[in-house]
Amino acid sequence: MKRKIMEAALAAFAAKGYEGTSLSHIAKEVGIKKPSIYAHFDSKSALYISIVKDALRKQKRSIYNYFEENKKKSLDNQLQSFFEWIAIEIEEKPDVHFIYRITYFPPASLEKKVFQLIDPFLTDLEKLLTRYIRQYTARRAWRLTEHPSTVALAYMTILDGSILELFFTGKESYERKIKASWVIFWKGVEGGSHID
Amino acid sequence: MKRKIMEAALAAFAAKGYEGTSLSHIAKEVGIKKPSIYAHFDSKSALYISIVKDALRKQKRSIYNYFEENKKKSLDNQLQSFFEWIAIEIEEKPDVHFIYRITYFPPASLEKKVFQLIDPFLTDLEKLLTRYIRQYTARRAWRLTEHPSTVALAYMTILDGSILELFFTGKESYERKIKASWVIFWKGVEGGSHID
DNA sequence: GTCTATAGGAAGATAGAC
DNA sequence: GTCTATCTTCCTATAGAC
Repeated sequence: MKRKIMEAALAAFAAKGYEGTSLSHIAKEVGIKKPSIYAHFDSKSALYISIVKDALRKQKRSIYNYFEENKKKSLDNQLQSFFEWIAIEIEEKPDVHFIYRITYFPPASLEKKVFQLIDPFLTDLEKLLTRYIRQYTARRAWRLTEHPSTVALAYMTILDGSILELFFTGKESYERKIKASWVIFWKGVEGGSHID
Repeated sequence: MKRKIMEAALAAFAAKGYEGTSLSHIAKEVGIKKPSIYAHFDSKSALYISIVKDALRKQKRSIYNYFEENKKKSLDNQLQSFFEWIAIEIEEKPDVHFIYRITYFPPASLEKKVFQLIDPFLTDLEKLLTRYIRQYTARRAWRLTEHPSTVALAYMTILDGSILELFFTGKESYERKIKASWVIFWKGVEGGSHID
């Protein structure tokens, strides 16, 4: 039951935000009465925070797994298919939508707590990507035009600037942005000197 | 008075969202009582929508002016200083914060109306930027590696992926992303064949 | 752990005096 | 146009029976 409440709450929080979501809506979605929620969580904010923790933990694992499972792909292939993979993830689960919302527009009343949870998550992601790029290029004695950390950050910027389109504007818009950004990004990273 | 209400409301909506903002808070900020708002606006949603229209109109003008006033700069100079200009804009006025919030996380109850207002705004911005890049390169018989529309869209993606950091994570984070993205973006756009 | 009942407050909105 | 007073509805949260 606790899990069902958390799943319904996450979906609602992702779509309508913290203040836009009522406990009675969540209860109705799950098929229980509102006060029953208090048997599992002390308050609305406690429910929210525990969902934040859970979503970040799960998403971190999910991304780590993706990179592990696809590490035999070429770098450009890997980075490009990640764009597709994350789009499908978003279609299937509201988790990423939720994470982006709390990253940029967290509930004002819980801003600090949320930030303390997100900050290490984002740092870890950046490190993961940097490490991946560094190991990949080192293995092949391949020099990119910029340091792996710069490449990782630029890649994440494109991802952030595109993913957000998925939530409101739609998938066509996302793919247009990815396509335009990628071709320029990759030229800038390769610098016309690929020797693979 | 109407203007003062709209200004206070925009600041509150930008920081706390539609559902997170109450009319009594806005009234207190302005120094009037809650029912007085209804002498100027029919409802909370009507107030919100008129702010959306106003903010988009003003921001469009503001960006057009910026490009007009700086059109003598070189392309890379112009695009780079826009990053700085918009960061200062955001420090001084909540308008851009507000626009990004409604673009990606509009109030669920007003989603469609808001979309109808934002969509032409974003389309216009893209056209403005595309036109600017096309005219600039044509004047100097300079060929970029990609079409102006592709360059414009990739640039906007970097902007979107970075600006959002300003709201929650902070300015250092914004500048880090801009810096990493720009160096790769510009290499990808120039393709090492600048003849200016 | 789930329910009914209810407290206690704040929200959006209206009526009507000035 | 602004106010006080008030309506109605919804919210988070608690008490207490089963």
